[in-house]
Amino acid sequence: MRTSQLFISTKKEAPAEAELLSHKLMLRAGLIKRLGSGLYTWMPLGLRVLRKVEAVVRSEMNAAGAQELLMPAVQPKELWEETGRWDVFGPQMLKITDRHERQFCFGPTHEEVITDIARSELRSYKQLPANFYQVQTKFRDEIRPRFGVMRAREFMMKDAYSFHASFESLQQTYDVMYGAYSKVFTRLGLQFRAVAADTGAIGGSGSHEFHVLADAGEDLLAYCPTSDYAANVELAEAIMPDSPSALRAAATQAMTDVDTPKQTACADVAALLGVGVERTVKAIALVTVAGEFVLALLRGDHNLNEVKIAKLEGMADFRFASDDEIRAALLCPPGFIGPVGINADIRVIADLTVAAMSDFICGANKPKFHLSGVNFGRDLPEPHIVADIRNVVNGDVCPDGKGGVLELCRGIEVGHIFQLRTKYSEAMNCVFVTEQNTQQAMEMGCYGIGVSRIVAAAIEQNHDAKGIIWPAAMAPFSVAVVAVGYHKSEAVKAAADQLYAQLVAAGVDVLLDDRNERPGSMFADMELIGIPHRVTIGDKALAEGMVEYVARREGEMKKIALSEALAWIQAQTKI
RNA sequence: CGGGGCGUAGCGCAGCCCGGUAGCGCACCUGGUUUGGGACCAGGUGGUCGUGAGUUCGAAUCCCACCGCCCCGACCA
Repeated sequence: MRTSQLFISTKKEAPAEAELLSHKLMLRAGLIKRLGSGLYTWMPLGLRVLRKVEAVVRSEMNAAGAQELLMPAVQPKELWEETGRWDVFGPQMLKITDRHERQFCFGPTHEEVITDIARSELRSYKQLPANFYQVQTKFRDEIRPRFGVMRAREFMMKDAYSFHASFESLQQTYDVMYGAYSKVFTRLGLQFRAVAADTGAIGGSGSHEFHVLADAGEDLLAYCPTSDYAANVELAEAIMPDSPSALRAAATQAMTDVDTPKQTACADVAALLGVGVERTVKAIALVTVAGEFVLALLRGDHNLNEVKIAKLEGMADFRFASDDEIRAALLCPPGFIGPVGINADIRVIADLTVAAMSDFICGANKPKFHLSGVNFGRDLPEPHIVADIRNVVNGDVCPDGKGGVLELCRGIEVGHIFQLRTKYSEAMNCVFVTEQNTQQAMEMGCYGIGVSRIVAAAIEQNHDAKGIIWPAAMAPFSVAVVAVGYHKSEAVKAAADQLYAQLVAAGVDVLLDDRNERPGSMFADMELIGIPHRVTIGDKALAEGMVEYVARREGEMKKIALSEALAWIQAQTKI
């Protein structure tokens, strides 16, 4: 394509709406345009990138034996009532009413629709396993859309669903899809990591997330550099070498009041006393769905893992207590609360680490006071529940027992695969006839890829001060031919047109910059847009039969003979 | 939904405190000079100042309400 034919809308300044680097660059390069909160138009140049990502995804899905179909974006309420998710999904689902007052949603996902298809089309074990996928627009009414297409409300997703006669078959396909996902992200040229994950609201058993590694990522990942262990911190287990009580040292100090007039945070109290923050214990006040007030105890430098604690008895859908609730239950304002001397019917949940501590420091349940030298069994009862309720931190022992130590990094979730088992098939009576002529619910798997999010994630990982640096597989164009003086020099025009024609004929995705612009503008545009390879044709070099080549990522200029330019570029762009 | 900030030309902003009929840079149009790293000169187009209702002789500016957007916390590809 020629730039004179391509709609290009590059900007020197990014709109004030953008915060994240990838978002700014996408706007500046004119890839996307915002219509409303979480709603983006893919402009021609951006759409080319999106299509490239889709192409890689489709090719690997097809290779993995999945078949493409396309389901409606709008889905009837009745289907969602069968699984009970019409209500469970809640406000995140965009609900629509038609002229007959019938209710629909704009699909946030398609388990219900595909299961409806499977139960009517797949009758016999002979038809299983089957794996269907689509690439489609989804809508989720996010609480807070942000970062452009990274967390948009309307977004492009590839979702696949597999159906099986047995769990073994599901596991086989799950492994195949795991491999296919790895190939997708490898082909896209992204640094990524697959991690064990929580199954969340979708339900089921096994699950892995695929993350593009980036500092701007919203997820924290724990991995072991010396083994293959990797998990989302939501899931990563904090283990101890022995039971907490066996590790606990004997008390050596008497419990004493400490005057802490302004110190409410553990780190401040520790600093005041001149001890490490790991000597302190913080109490977090929670309220269960049943209205029960609960105290969770964590070491001062640790953080509560909300996913882990929600899995404990009665703790599902807990919330943080309000200041008033804290005052009512403990007769003390937040900042000085602790587990000592509290009403005996307040349930105390201690993290494993806390249960192993002795002579610790905690809030005194008196304004402006903390306690030091506190010990379980002596100064307060043993906690009602001892469990792993914290996020792992750098340096924690790796839970796979191979002796490694965990490290943390950030990632952007771009893929998620689940073993759904029979949650949906049972709810929707999606059964098949077995070899023994019995009826059985199908085992199911589901596999998502955030196609539009990948574009933003790729930019987070591949950019510099000048703009985007596309990985080869998703670049809107592989090569930019910049003709300096196209409208002035017959020689330049002839050489540029010829090389362009040769590249097009050779099947190379080439963009000829034939605008009557100053070279600086053309270079800056091609760099901002992130085209991986650039050939510059200008009078000076051309007089010697040469053209100039620059790789976007390296930035070093090489002179090559015009006659060899085609072969040179073909060699560079071979994927 | 709670907390913070912002809505003035396509984009980035000033003007607002102290009311007097809207300005700068980029972009865009015309002419000319330029042409290897976002050119220069001259002229020009484009704004119901988010919306509505008030106060006032007069409102971008003051008051009230609403709407939208962004950032920080609870959702997920």
